Amino acid sequence: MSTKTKKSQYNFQAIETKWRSHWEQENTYQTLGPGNPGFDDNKPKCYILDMFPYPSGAGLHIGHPKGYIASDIYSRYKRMQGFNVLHPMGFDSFGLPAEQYAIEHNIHPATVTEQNIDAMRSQLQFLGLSFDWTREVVTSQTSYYGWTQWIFAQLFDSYFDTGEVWEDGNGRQIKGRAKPIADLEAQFAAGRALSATDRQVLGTDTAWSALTTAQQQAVLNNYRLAYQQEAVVNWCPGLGTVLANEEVTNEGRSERGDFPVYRKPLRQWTMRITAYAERLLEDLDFELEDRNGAPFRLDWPEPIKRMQRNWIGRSEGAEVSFDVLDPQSDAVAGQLPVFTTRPDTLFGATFMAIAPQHPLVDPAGEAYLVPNAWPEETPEPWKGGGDSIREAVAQYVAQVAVSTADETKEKTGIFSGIYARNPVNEQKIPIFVADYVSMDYGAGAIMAVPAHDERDFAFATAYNLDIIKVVTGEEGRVEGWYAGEGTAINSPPVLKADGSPPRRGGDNPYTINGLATVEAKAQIINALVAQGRGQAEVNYKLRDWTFARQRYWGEPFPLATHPDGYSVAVEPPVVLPDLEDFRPETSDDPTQPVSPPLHRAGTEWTTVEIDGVACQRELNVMPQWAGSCWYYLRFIDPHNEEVFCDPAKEGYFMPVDLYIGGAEHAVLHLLYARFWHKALYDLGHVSTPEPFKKLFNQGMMTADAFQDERGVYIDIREVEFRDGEPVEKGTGKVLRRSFGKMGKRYKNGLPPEEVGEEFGVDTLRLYEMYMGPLEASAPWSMEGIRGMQRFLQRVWRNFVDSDRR
RNA sequence: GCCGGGGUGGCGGAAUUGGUAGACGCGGUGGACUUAAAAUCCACUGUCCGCUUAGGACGUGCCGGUUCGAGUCCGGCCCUCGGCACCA
Repeated sequence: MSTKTKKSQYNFQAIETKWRSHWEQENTYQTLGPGNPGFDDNKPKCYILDMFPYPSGAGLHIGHPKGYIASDIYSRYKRMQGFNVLHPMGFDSFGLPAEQYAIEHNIHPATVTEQNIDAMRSQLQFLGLSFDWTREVVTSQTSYYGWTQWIFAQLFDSYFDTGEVWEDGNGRQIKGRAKPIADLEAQFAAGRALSATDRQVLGTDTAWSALTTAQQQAVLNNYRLAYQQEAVVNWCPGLGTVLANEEVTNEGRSERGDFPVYRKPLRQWTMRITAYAERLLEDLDFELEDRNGAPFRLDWPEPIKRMQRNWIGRSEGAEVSFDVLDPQSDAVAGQLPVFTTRPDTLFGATFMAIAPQHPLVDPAGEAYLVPNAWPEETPEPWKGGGDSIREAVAQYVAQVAVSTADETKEKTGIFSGIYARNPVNEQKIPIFVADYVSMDYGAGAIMAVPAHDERDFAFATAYNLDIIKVVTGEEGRVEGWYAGEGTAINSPPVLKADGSPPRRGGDNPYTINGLATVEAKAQIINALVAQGRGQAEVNYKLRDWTFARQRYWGEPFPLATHPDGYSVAVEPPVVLPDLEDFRPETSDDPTQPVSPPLHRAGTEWTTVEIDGVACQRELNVMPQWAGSCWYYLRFIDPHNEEVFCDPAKEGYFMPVDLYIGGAEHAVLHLLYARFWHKALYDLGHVSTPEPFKKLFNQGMMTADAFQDERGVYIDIREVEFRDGEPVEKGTGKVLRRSFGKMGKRYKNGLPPEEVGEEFGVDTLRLYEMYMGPLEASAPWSMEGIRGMQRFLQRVWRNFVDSDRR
């Protein structure tokens, strides 16, 4: 090749190498903020953030940078428009992915993480992305996670004052607020009465001052935003840890690793995210303001907002209290509260169903009411085949508990031998234990209205229970039940079945006949309130967030247990001890005891002296989401050793103007981060009620994948085409082609360097943007990229090279 | 089952408010340059009818509607991708 031809070639390698090193040496993309010398306060700011990656051993493939390229283009555009652009990058390095990789390759997670971060950083720099690398944060570094622990400590030291209605700095009224737990403690000391739950926890009703510290702490635990709770958790012995609901798949398996997950009661650190359910829901749509009073509304893709709304799952209805009758005497033995969204169908309630874990059928509990023998008139099918009723019920409960989380289509149940009385018509109705009722939603019990609910209908049909129609719909019934709105009838029945007048005549206070569903609901709730049998209630599907993991590679809790059994705060940072044996204790056996690896750290670490008392450190670690809940704040002030983020800088840069990342974080990261942010907002540590103003989900990169006859994926670089048939290069074996997401496990991704070196990074970047709309998924094509290369070559020849001649 | 996104050439995809459907790119065909190849450049490339030309018909998942005019608006369906799933 002659020198002349070479010169006229578009030499992307020379160009890209030159500018990469120039940008690096000059720190071209370093961003200044308040307090930095040379900072220009007159420039408007723009905070452009990417969801930071976790450093996996496989490194990045060409699908990953799609969002980074887009945010880079936007950042450069805003800089040219005169904005002070904050565009940082870091690594989410604690958590299961890094630890699983370390286990598989038998290297310490700290070593693996460091190696992987270095490799990924070079990959990102190779792509010419204009990140300010001086602001890099790594969530597994003590200088970072010390502040994660500090935020945890804020949550531990706070409670949610549900009743408080307050105005934020911009005059917006907000209901409920996180406040220092010391305030609550002071109220108790000043004579605030303990709640019923508090007294139940204590088992005593003495004055606050007369309680021991341990008793006081037991009460306060029930108010803290980070608290300990005995709850049924998702126990995954295959990973040796418990998981959040969000980390368990529909099939009842772990999102990571695909191990079976079992339900297990365990005392766990938990985040009171449910306290924020209403605000997390409202602020998806409200017009908000930043510190300067500039209005903003969350500009998020509607499907993501909808997913968050569904996840929070607000539903309005009523709590109704049914009398529970003593099986021997028929006297009122207690109350069975239920939650219903359709109080207007109370007259159609012909039986009740309670969760298998319900106290009424727990032999160890005080509320246990299952009689010694089946009531005389009990139909055979209700008995579930058992002889002794107590045995049969216990057996049923045990059997349901063993079955995994996945759904069985058939609804099953067993008669508890107990009856309840419907408050609106005084009717005696049977209480069933049923597997379609879950303990952790509503009251763990339902009133069943078979005529107007699909599940109740199926159950009533199977067990031959009464079906009474109390709503007429304009639409026809669907297979015997109708769940839509309509007009109330038979509420109460005008005439009894035999034509005689109804039992209670027309003076029934619950009468709603002829009313449309909406009015009927309101009317009957009023009546329930007047009779002291219930009230309007709102329920949420959202559960509190199980926050502890029995793993090694995570943030240790800044907590220890006092010899008297209560938790005390430990000053952060609590450094993760260097354990040689970091492996979790995994097993196939769901009954294996839970045992966090940090118990091997030795007493010099596990014991800590606080106020002269030797306390035991908390041995669990935080879940992988902890670090990503606030990294966007640390980017603003990454090297500050005094505070987690300087308020002046925070006020200048927040909120994040554009947040780009995948839709897979719609309900996990994005909900957790909003929750932490709101708690920090209440406590005065951040200036905006929401962290991310505009959210954009880039579509995923798809590609062909190839499997041999055993189903093993073959790396796409080992595949060639013969007569249009995909075959493995070495063996010539014919392969099966499938199409889907690009990923490590499908071996259908290419490292960006490989493509960049062959075609040029600018060509790669241009092609990724050219493939179609950013939000849509697009298939990678090795042919398509050539068009972009030709384009850049033409640009070079026509505009640059021609100048030289 | 419920909620949401999406169906346009051989392929990726364009078409701002209802106004020439298929921009741009890939692939394909033919040609130029070259000893040859690569690279590059030029032309053509929705389908069908028409020998060629001239021209014509059809065409945005399916059926119907509104309109002078529909990929775009309305009603009903089909397929596909994603989320949720006994939530009372």
